[in-house]
Amino acid sequence: MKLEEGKEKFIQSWGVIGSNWGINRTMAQIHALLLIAPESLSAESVMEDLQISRGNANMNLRELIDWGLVYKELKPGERKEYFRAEKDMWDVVKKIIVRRKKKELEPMLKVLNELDKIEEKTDEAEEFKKVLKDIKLFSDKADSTLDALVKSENNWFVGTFMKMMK
Amino acid sequence: MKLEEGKEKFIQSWGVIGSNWGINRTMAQIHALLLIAPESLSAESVMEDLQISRGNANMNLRELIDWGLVYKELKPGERKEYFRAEKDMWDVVKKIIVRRKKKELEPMLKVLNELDKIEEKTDEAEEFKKVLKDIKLFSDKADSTLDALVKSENNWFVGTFMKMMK
DNA sequence: TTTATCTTTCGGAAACTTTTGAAACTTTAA
DNA sequence: TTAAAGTTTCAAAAGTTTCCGAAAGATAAA
Repeated sequence: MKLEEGKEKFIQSWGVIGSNWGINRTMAQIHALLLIAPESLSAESVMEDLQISRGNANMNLRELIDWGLVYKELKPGERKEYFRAEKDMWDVVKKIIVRRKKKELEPMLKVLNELDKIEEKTDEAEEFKKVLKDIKLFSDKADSTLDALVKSENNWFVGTFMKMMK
Repeated sequence: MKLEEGKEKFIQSWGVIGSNWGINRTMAQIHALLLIAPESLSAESVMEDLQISRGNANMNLRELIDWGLVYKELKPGERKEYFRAEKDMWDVVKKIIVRRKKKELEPMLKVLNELDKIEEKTDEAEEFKKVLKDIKLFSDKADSTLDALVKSENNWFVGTFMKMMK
């Protein structure tokens, strides 16, 4: 496979994978494009490379910056803004985990905590509370595990694996 | 808070949370409804309780069965089919992990493996390959971690946590 | 200032997803 | 058989998300 072909494929696939992740396709494609770009790119180049509109490019670049996956960069003597992707994969992974946790786990914990306020003591109520408690058990554990993961060092997660592949 | 109110809220919230998880709202609501139902329910009751159409109920019940989160049940002497949710939360969590892994992780591994076939040896190609290798590192680790999790016992995951809350 | 260059916003179009409701199909038992 | 009871399918409607492109808003040099 040729390099250009590979890059093309990577960008397209990243878009598809992203949408399986609940991330919009364009955002994932821009991220892929910047990840493998040797230099930082202008909004203009992103638009051209991916054949998307100015508005779309702008919105998704901002979103990527908001996630902390992309940085704005200014070149001396130029008005134009350039964009560069964070290349430290451990950092990228952590930032994605933080986002997904916020979106997927935290609302759940919030609801479960509110539902703890049921006073009734009937069998049916106890049954219901048991379901809630079980769910809470796993959510809390997932929550703290992810927190630990995000705080930990790269090596703790990847472990010996890293050495094998480096 | 009253029991009925709590149940109502749980079902509604589960729907919202589900859609943050990329699971369709009705499917999540049916799951919630069955999780807290004292008895198994007919398609009819599900339709009435959630105010949804026959087609919608049927499709999403089938999907839940496909995920392994809900079982069909026949009552002796009755034609109607009844539906019951899997209540073992560890089992539920495992089944969801298996699904999400299939959808979110495996397509990624597939693409990365295909992209390994780039022969070029230029600096740019090496740069690209490094990005791929880094991503692969984390994906493989996540993949094997999730596999281990799914194979493991409840207690391994929840650990001492369990005892504290029981 | 004014002009040129670049960025952001926003209404509506297009694409995609979910839901409905009616019709077709299947099963059971009289 | 046939009719009653139940289940599944599917095309169209409703709802949601994403994207475009034009216009408005910034900012910096002339």
